[in-house]
Amino acid sequence: MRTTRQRTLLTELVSKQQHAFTAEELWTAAREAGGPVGLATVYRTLALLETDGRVRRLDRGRFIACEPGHHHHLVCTSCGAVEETELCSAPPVTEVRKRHGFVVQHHEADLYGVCGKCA
Amino acid sequence: MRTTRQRTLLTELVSKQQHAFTAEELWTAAREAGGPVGLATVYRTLALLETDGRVRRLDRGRFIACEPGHHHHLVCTSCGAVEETELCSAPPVTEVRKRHGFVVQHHEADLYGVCGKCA
DNA sequence: ATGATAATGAGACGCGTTTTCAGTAAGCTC
DNA sequence: GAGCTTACTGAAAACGCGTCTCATTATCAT
Repeated sequence: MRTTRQRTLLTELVSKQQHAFTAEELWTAAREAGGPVGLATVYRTLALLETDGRVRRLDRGRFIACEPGHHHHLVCTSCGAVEETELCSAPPVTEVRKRHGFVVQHHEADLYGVCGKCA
Repeated sequence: MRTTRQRTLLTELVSKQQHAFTAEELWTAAREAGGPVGLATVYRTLALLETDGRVRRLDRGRFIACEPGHHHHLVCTSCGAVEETELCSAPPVTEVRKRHGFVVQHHEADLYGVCGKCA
């Protein structure tokens, strides 16, 4: 795993994203900010960051940046902004096991609503 | 909104799905079970069911069937089975508003782990 | 039964993503 | 620092999922 100009640049840009973004938007931002980058490299880097848990892939070709560690997302249905919160919203593991015989390993949750700016 | 053979068939098949499925899998199942159906119709019907909340679209072209009403999903990482649970413990709306200035309208949560059969 | 029109199906199309492959550059070794 | 190995990159081609088009079919109100 080598450290390249492109990876450094893309990783930095991703960590600054406050909204969901597309690969092409990241591509444009990268070329404006730090010189030539290929679109294929953008996709390859996003795939790497996804396996690291730094990026999550939503539907319709959109991505969101994630801090490592447990958290959930507050998605504004008005402006599309995505915030993170450590407030956790999952049923207790013991309760799920008792009721369903299912052993929860991890979970994902997204809260949808209206953010402070839009309210 | 007309009742057609295709819609009836696809809606029935979807309601029986216990796992995540792709549009093409549903297409195959439909042709095996009830005569010719076009792939375009499968996509159109899935879109209808999605707006009704009977289907949710995951990433990578996969879909899951949903019962109407509030619930979450238990996704088995071993066999791919999807169960529903009414267990829910979202952070209180007031807490999220206090902490983030964000007004939660609804939320989605998926719990990943190992189901009873696979354990 | 008849007519208006919603729905369908086959294939064309669009576009986001992955793959290919030759050229480039990171970083180890000496 | 020079040389070497090979991971990485970029441009273009290929791919594939999902949507759209449009002629045909079928539903349902009258």
